[in-house]
Amino acid sequence: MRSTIRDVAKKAGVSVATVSRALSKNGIVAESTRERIKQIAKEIRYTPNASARSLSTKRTDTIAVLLPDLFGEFFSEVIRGADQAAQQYQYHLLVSSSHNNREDIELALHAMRGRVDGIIIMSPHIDAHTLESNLPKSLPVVLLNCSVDGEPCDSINIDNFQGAYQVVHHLLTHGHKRIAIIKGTAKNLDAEQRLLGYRHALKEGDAEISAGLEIEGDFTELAGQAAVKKILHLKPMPTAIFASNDSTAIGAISALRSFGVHVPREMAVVGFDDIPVAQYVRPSLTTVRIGISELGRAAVQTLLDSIKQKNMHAKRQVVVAPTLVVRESCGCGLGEKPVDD
Amino acid sequence: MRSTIRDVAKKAGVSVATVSRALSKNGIVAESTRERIKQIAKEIRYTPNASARSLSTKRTDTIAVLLPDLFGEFFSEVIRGADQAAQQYQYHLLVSSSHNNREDIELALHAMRGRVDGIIIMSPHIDAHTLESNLPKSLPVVLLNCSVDGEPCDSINIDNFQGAYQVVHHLLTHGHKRIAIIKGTAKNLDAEQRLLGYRHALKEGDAEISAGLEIEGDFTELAGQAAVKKILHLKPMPTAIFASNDSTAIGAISALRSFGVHVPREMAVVGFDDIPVAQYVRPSLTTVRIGISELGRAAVQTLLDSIKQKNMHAKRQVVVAPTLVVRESCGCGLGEKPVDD
DNA sequence: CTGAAAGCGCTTACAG
DNA sequence: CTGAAAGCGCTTACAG
Repeated sequence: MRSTIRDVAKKAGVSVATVSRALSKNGIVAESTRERIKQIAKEIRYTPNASARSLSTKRTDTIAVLLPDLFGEFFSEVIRGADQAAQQYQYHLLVSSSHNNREDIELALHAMRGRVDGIIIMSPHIDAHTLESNLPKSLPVVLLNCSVDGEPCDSINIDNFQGAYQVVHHLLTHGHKRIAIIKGTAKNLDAEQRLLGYRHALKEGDAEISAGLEIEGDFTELAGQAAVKKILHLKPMPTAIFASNDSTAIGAISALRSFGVHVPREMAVVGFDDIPVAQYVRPSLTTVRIGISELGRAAVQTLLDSIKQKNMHAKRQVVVAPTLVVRESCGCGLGEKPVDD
Repeated sequence: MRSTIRDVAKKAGVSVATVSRALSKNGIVAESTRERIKQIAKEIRYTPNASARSLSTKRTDTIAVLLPDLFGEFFSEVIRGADQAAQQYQYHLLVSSSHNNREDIELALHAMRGRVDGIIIMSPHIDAHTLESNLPKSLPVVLLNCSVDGEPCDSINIDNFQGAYQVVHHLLTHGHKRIAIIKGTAKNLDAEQRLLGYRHALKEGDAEISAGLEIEGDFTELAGQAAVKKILHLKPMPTAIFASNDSTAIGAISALRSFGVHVPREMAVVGFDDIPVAQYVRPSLTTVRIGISELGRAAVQTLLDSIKQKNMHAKRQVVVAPTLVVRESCGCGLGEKPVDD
């Protein structure tokens, strides 16, 4: 049997109210009784029952992170940042992933109701209606990298357009004229914005824009590999590939090398995200850094802020500017020296 | 205001007890009233308060996963597997990481008490005493990849010794005589067992065993890079490196190529874990596959079983046999053809 | 099949 | 500074 507040009270010869006060940060108790009660609590290994406390206080000290997926380093970096911040503020983190369609996300939202003080949502399949009809209006929500019309919400978004523009512009300034893109998941907001950024850069640089250069993908290594097979059949062949994220770039490079195409000499490849491993693959990836773990951390901080203000604050939409990271895979010679082996 | 069971009862003209029964799977209610109550619950968007329910039932439907770290793909794969299994059985997953010393893990264990129905622990810093003194005896625990003396516990371990032996043996049979190891984190159980497996293979193969060939590391890419600098100064130079995990191997390969050393022609490199990206880096990694997400999934299943049996069952120690995966980085020619670019 | 009531273990006004 | 008591929102024997 776990011991309860009653046991502590009995042993200390005080009321449960006093024990409760002694054990809470800002309860008013005589210092001497507090010490005694703490001592006894330790002796009999008392831990307050979280459910009972939550029922009383209407707080759970827990926040949820809803992810579409858990593949690759991207989402683990998000969790890592979120976990750090949560721990710092003494909150717990409920993680739930694999919500790749509307139904799944609705179920997940539903399951979270009453379990958490707030939710961080990262899902391409969220919309205002889903949100509104599955969550109480009072529950703080932070949208990470997904946009919702209507009712304003706290949100943090990456400037995908700008990031894509930058990295493609970089390729253009280094002489590439024919640049293919391996797109992200269809209908995914990030994917669409990156595509637009790519097109914008091409347009500005007077380079070719054509459907033939825009290859399907889904943000995975496998998609990168598959796309390369198509790209190698294009005539004339592009000299560079913008992969919509680093995983795709890694898959693309893997396939290019299998086909004996040297990267970056015969084909430049750039990615997006700057996942940790991007600097360690060879050639190291030229990519767009978004500081993934900081994103997770910022989401938690925004959420906790919102919780503190009981969700009555003015909602904030933050857009994070990504930065270009030049390494070897673009072949511009500004990054680390590519190894010619 | 969120609606409560009272609101539903009032609107349906029944008692809260009946509502409770109607909304629970196996409560005995007339089918007609159940339908009506369900309908009303939906209308007024009633969700049971999880805390209240937990307080009553003494179940939280939540399990915790404690991780030492969240870097790299290893831990995210563990979470992915665990999350899948948890969702399947309608459990929630509380994730907490960065417990790299005894104090942290004690705090984490403490924080979990009363919040979860069971805990999966993955930490090199756990011992019988810490466990015993921080958790009620009745709380189900599954130890993932960490061993504890004394009181038996459910545990799942990788056969690190065997895995290391296999991959090093593979190098030996392909002609390597001088094989360096980049060790894992000091005092880490996995690291130690892999070292022993490495030595055992060398001994059996009559190859050199020496402290000079055993380089410090900590399971990160950075350690792999640093170790390579030392290895390149060894005389005579080894012809192969056994990196204690894939991240280390990736870091090592990255450094080797920066120094103009061709992998695998001039230096073979093998890893451990078979993280997803291992097949996509070039050269693709020869490594030891342990099915990481399956490990997470198995841990959850074991834990749920233990919860169902109220922790009164005979504890099981499972050892998972890893398998050798031959790819390009060992240069034996059995894997995919290495690209000679 | 249904209801009244006790109880889960806390917190927090309200008195003193 | 401390205690008695109400209340948080459920579930579940116990009666009927």
